Amino acid sequence: MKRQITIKDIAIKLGLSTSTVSRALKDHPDISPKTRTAVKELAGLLGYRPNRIALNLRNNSTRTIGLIIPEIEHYFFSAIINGIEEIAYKNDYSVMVFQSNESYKREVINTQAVLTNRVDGVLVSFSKETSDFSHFQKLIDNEIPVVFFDRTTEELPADQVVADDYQGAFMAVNHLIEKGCRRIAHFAAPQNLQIGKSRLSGYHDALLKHNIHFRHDLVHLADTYDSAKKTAHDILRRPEAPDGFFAVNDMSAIAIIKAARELGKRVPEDIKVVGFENSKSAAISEPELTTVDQFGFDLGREACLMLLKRLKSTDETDFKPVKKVIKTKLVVRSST
Amino acid sequence: MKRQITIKDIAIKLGLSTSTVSRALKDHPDISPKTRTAVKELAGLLGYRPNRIALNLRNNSTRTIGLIIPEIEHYFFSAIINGIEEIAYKNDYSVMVFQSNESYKREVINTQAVLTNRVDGVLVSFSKETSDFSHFQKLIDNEIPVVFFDRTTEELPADQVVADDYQGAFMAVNHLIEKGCRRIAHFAAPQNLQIGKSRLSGYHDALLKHNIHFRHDLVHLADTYDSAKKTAHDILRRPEAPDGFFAVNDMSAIAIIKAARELGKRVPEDIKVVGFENSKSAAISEPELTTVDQFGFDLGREACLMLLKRLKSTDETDFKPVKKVIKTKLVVRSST
DNA sequence: ATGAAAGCGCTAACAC
DNA sequence: GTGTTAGCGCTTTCAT
Repeated sequence: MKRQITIKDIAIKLGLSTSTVSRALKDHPDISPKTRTAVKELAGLLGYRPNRIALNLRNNSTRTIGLIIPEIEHYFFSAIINGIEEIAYKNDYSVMVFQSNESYKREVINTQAVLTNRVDGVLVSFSKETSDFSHFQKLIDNEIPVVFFDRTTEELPADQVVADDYQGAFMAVNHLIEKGCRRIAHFAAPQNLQIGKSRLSGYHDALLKHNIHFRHDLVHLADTYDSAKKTAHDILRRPEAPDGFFAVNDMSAIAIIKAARELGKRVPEDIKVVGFENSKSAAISEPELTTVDQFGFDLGREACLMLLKRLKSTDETDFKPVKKVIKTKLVVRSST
Repeated sequence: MKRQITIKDIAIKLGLSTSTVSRALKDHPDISPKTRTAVKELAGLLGYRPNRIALNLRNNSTRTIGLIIPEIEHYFFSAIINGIEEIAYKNDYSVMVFQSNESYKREVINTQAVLTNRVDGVLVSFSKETSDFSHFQKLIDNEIPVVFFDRTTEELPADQVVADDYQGAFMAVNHLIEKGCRRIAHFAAPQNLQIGKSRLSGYHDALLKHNIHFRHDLVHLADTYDSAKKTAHDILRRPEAPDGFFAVNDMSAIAIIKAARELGKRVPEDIKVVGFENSKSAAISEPELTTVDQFGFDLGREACLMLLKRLKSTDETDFKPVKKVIKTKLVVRSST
């Protein structure tokens, strides 16, 4: 990078001291209008831009947010990043992105990276592998505000923002039942994730409400396209195959539809399918997928807003973690 | 953030000077093994981590890459970010993400933001609106290495990495012709984008090769789902409707399939469709979409590698911009 | 083998 | 109204 114009350059050219220039630049009341305009004019002319790094060092703040996320390529997460970036942009913060790639080990390294980069705060959705949270505890120990989103834990004293997973799952399964399904399978996320538990629990309670017996053999761990496709193939061939499916995300749901089609079953006539996410793929699948909208963009916005709030409030006395729940919404399309 | 352990803390506790501690920490040969171990031990014990910000100021480098991108939510771009982050991670760089949201104005602000943040280099794919490049020229004037990817320009002296758009388009259209199509429509990207031009040109030349007359009325600007759906509806109702479509991206292609279905036309029997991107949606659409794989992940990797190369080479004398082309590949599925 | 001092760019308490 | 000075954390000449 080219040598940048500094406050000192301006000071010398104007025969002033650096402090005067500094003050003039930030409209300090003590400075005479004359010098102020002179300084600002020259600064503009020379294309002066304050050196953020120097400011960072001085203020011990970087106006940067660290984001640790499992996979950027997943639609839901990219929608969240979009929301985060939107809020950060409006508040003049920058966002540093770190992917864990669903690896616990890499996630630990990511937490070190955000520490090294001295970000002001961190937004986290942890990996599927993560069940030990000490690396995040270390961030908190360093008094770096952390906000968890989507994949969160109650084990740490940190803010969190989640979709209303339980309610979403309940609505989804309730909808299937009202559409006539009685043997409803659930393709679940790992149970170490709170979202996995909550959605299972919503599924369970919706069955209960309608006096449908909960059967363990109808619940399967299958939260990717490939695993869901395989599992769907297996259980759709059983004599008493399910007539309804509630999948933990859209890709799993679409995999079920694909499997059904390959086995000559019609959707929604023979089986009905509901997803969770409301991704772009849901809208273009055939038939179009009924799904629970998770409002990833809003979730990202909200998470970022909560973090910024923490960054503003300096009083770290009696910290009370806040949990924000984003309402979900059932989007009914033609797969049910 | 909590007060961090500094080199000074260690120095005081050990009765040494900061310079000695600094040297010990980086295995300077002058330092006696005794003090070296003592320093390192205490550093480990206290959880010392070098203050990157101080280093940044001193070295005038941040080990950070700025990324300016139209839309994170678009699958192709998220795949690219994935590739970029991968390479950055391996080389101990961090990535700051800025979205232009396809807005020229915001993109200009983004370039100011990367300047302010003193990133070491910048990766750019510019917005659809952008036709003036002076904001990027300003980066180059500041001797900040810039690598353009996907949406690039020849107007600036900068490296670029692009997919082989011409070849991909040519293959796609050639494939349609070999499958029997004769009236092939092209849903194009804006022509201020090089990719728009190249893909149109590949389309044109494939027709030429087979002695099919190029007709302007078969080329439409339609690079989003909604615009493509609308346009497809219009032209599929014409008396001499096209029998083949080459769309500039997958979402447009899928919109065409949807429109055809709504009009009672069968794909691929009545019309055939090829997209460009090979997104996840392409694999799950019905029928599954034939498309040109753009290898976004590799493109991102390559762009980042090129940038890192520039960051290493200090000799800025006789700078020769390099253009790297990523081969594309036709992925044949059931929409053709 | 170790220490003192300067400096990266900026700000703010303290002079005058 | 403006200048002097110290300091943010670190490295690196230059001494000793």
